[in-house]
Amino acid sequence: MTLPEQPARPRGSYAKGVARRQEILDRAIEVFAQRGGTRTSLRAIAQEVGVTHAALTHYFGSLEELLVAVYDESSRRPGDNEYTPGEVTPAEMMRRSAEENRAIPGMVQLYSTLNATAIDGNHPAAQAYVTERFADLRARLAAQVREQQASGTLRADVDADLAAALVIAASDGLQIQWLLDPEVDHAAALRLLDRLLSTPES
Amino acid sequence: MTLPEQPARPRGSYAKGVARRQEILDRAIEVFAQRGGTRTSLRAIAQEVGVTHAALTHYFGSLEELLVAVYDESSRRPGDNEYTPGEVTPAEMMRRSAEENRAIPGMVQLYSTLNATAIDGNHPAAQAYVTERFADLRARLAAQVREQQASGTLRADVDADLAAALVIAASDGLQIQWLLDPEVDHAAALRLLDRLLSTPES
DNA sequence: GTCTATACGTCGATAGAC
DNA sequence: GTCTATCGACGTATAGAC
Repeated sequence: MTLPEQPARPRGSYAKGVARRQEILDRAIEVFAQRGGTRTSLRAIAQEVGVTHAALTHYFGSLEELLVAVYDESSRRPGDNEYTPGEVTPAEMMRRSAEENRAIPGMVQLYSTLNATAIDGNHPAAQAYVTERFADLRARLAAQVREQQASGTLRADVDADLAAALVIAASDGLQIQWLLDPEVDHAAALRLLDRLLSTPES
Repeated sequence: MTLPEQPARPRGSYAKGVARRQEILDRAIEVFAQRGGTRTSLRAIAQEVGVTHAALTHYFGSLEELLVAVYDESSRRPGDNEYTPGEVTPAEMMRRSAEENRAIPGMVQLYSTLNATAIDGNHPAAQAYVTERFADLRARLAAQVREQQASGTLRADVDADLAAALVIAASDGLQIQWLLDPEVDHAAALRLLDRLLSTPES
């Protein structure tokens, strides 16, 4: 739900040009979706969006903030399946989310780029966003693990927080391997992890 | 082992300035180790190494190839524990390797940067290196999994190749989460995965 | 308030002098 | 074999047109 009061605010800004900003963001998302994460300079994006590169910095402040906005918006959009019902297993939830991202060509690259940007210091906005996203995701998955441990679906002898971090890490890492070598079966490996985490059929 | 005949060859080059190249590479490794992966422009590295940036491109061709050379050399160096004995479990092997990398400050960032570089297309040298490294690692781990399945240490009902990809992915993904939030326990999560993969104590 | 034009410093890469 | 000089492109910052 994330609070119903939230029309279309730019996140941190004091409402600059809300409508126009959204318009530009929509175009930028299309651009990122079509081309891969490759060749994404501020100027190239601006040209395809149809504005000057200075207009982008006007609305987004910097390239890293634009990347964050594009990823955030387009990851929030597709199925609105944040807060999925608790019946699916944790790895299955990551699998579905990753599958949606993989349907959009540039998305996985954008995600990896964003992670690398966040990692290397000197990019506080990206770092804050990615760090918070990981923390949220871990908390949500851990809660789900605890639920399903209580209902007997998942093994009770695993630490929920560790399992949450493990499932996220597995999904992210498998996506990278899959990008470099499509023979790596992201879905099958996550299904394996799910099976390892579930209670033995005894 | 990787063939004993290999004195110090630059990898793909036709022997430009072998000794001098190695000298520069050694210095570059120290530089990467000390500072984080941050602030690593070709010119900055050159300045600290004590040459001009043109000299670096002379020996390494491009920045991406320098990154590959630095990572390759310094990951091969520390414990020479490629091809570890088969007694340790797969996740334990990744855990040890990651621990060594984490002891060198800039190493984890360099690894992530390299992965991102390989992913985004337009960097064929990095892509080829990382792709091959993943394939090698998967093959080695999968063989190890099969061994330990035969000896009864690991569960026999998991696909060895999937398990190998899963363990590598988990280790890589956990390192990223750990970099952004040191509370994420890389070693503990890998130990959990190891336990999930091992045969039930029945 | 929106956006363009423009300039600044730095980047990776290359050509040619020495 | 290494450096100087130079290139086009990059992200960012600012001044001012509308």
